[in-house]
Amino acid sequence: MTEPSVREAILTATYEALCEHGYTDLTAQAIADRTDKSKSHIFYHYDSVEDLVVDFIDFLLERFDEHAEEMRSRPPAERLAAFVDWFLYGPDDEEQVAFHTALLELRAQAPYNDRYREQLRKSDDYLRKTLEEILRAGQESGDFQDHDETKTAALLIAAFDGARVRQLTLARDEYLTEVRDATTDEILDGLLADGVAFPDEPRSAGTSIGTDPTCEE
Amino acid sequence: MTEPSVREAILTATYEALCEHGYTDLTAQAIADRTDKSKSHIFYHYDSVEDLVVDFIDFLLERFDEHAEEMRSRPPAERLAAFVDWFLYGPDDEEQVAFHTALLELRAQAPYNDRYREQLRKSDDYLRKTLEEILRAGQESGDFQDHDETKTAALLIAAFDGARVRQLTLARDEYLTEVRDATTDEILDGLLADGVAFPDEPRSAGTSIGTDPTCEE
Amino acid sequence: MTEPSVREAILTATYEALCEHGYTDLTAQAIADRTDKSKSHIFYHYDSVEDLVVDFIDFLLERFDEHAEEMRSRPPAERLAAFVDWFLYGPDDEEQVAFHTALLELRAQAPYNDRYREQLRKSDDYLRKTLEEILRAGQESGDFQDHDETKTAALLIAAFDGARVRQLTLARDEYLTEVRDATTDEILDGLLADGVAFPDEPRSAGTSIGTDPTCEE
Amino acid sequence: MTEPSVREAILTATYEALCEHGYTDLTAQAIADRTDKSKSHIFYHYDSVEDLVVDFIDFLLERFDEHAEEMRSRPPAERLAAFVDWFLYGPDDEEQVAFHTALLELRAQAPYNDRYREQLRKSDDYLRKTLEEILRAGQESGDFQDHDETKTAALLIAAFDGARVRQLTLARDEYLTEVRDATTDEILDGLLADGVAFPDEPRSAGTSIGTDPTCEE
DNA sequence: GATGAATGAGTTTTCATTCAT
DNA sequence: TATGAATGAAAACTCATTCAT
Repeated sequence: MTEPSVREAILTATYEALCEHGYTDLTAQAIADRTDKSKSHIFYHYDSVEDLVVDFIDFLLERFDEHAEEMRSRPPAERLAAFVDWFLYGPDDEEQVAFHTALLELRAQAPYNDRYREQLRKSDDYLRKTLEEILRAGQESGDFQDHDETKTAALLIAAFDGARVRQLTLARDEYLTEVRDATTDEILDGLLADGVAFPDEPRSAGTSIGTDPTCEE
Repeated sequence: MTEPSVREAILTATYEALCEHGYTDLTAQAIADRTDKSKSHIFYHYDSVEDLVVDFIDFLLERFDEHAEEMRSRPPAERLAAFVDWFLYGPDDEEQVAFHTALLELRAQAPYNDRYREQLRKSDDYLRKTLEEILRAGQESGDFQDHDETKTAALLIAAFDGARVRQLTLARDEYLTEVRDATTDEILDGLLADGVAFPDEPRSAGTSIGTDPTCEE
Repeated sequence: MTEPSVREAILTATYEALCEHGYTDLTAQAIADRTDKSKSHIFYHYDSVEDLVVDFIDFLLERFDEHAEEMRSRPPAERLAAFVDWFLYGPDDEEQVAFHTALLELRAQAPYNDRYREQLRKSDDYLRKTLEEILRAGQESGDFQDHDETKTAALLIAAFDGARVRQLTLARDEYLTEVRDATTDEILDGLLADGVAFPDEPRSAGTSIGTDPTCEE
Repeated sequence: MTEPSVREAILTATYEALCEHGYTDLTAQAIADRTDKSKSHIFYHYDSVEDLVVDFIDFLLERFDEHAEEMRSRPPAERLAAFVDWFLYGPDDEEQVAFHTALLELRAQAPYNDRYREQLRKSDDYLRKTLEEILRAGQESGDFQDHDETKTAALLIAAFDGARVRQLTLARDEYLTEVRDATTDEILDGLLADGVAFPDEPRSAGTSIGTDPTCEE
């Protein structure tokens, strides 16, 4: 895998194939078809489709990382709001939905696949670390009440992920808004220090895990 | 599908095959192998594997229904505690884990499969209805504070489901306990009227969606 | 096969199944479905589907026989005209077309199946005998010119059959009219004695091989 | 399908499989068995067996075309005689018989299969065009009497095809000779201008539709 | 580097036929 | 007589992977 551009071409094609076919119907051919190279080309660069998928998750993480970095300088309340927005993305973004749908299939394979699981754990580590850091920063700055940021992070992530999973699998978009509202009322509002408020406007999420790595097209 | 015993034999074998192979590797052969009948037998009773899986979800719902019925007479706080226990079952029950793992794969197919989605929606309807009814009963009896039970139900279910999904896909059992604890602190405790408490001992879950339908074996 | 009514029910269902599915997709189930009995019922009365088909051809011959008998008393020119009409039936009769299409498939199996071939030969014997008899009767009555009726019969039957086969397989109805016209000009007109003419109006064909045995419905 | 030699190998194997098994029992396996390649190889080059058969008919047409081209320079009477000989080939050529038997099964599927029908129509167009051209050439050269060549062509083709169909399906070779004789007496002789005669010796047919494309073996 | 060709191991599904009741 | 249940044998097609060039 000398050329990064080759890797990117394959992984971008993988992203597209995942969006269009889902993980279950992800085939080497489907990936190659979204490339100007042949199917063999894929096996020249990766020993197996599994290898490719493992690398694909890394690719996703790199993207997420870049995005998270950009947010670091913002005030905690804004970062938290952005985090929520990003996770409970609007269900109108078809590509986003298609991709997360495929990603859910992939995640559902992790229990059977050590390497996928390992990758997803890296992603989980990163996600929790990011959220915990936001919560900690807010406590330190006095914007947030004191609390156990580990537990709060776990709860928020679980609730958001559960909402997304149910939205996707049941085609029930209401889970997203209900959980966002309930979370705000029951958790987030209680988290803010007196006199602090969330920014009004939800920002669009930007690049991240599950955001189209080809969004510049 | 005249004989219920035949249906049960096939669906029980389906359950076992799901636990052992997962949904992705669920084949007519794998099901038949867990039966004393041939693969053709499956197709004699079901037009396709998909049909069988759809019926399997119904089978699960019937089981869950029976279980929920039994709980109805208990006091709301106990029912709520049982609901939480059931959802955040101990990660030690290997079969339970294996089954929910397979179920997650199946759920991950629902976005591509109308019939699966429809079945899962029935399940979601039932789950939410059950939880909302518990919350409403508690408000009526004065055991719970007044609140919007629809939103609370959505939040709890999302959080629990998210915790389970992450436990399974990341092999991180801590999600279960963290979310249970955080939920208790941030949501459930605030729900109880003054002087009411949850029962101390977590009860074991009993038969339900995702509980081994063959638990008598 | 004691009851003739049982036989008739099965063979009528066979006819219908042939019209709807064709011979290649003729299954025991498809026949049973057009019956108020089960698939097993068919195997109770026939040892195999092949046996059934063999009997079905007999059934057809019986029908044809009845029809031919009725014509016997008419004048030769009229009988000949009726024969032509019957063979080159209008392509508008959908059922007729569907049935002959299936029959062609069945005939195409005869080279591989001695029993089918034997049955079809009986049919050919009967057809030729019938036509030759018409031609002989016309010669005897002076309505037709003298000629070799065996050869003429062979030519007419071949031409008519070829026209039908091509109409069916190519969906080219023109073969029917072209061959009818050409046959009339080149063969039939030359066959008539001076002063004899064919009846103007083509008669409808009536029951025969390839005519719906259920036409009374 | 880059390599013509690969295509030829597969289609030649198809021809052999058709001769040995017939169309109904033509399977991808049977074709592969007559190849030094695997069954998968077939599906690598053709998306389906149907696709392969469609291409096979094209292959036949190409062969027929080559043959017809060679005859073009001969005198009309000779070409007509060759056409008759070719169509009413001797029933002794076992392979020829086997192949036409299979071809008849395939033709019998055309009413159900648009693509087969389309291919067979191309074949019919070609056949009629060829015969009409012979008849027209004869009229122009004065070898043949004036006549409606469209109708005559339709009649001859129908009669020859009918004779062949009946020969094959009834195992009655006499249809071939009877129809040849009757055709000669009733149609062809009347077609010749005074003083013109058919060549004495029937030539063997050469390559054509229905002639063994592997005749060099 | 890149690829076209080739394949083995599966998977679903179909269906005539058998058989116990 | 009649039938529901059951099955073995086959067939089309898919796909990751290998390999010679």
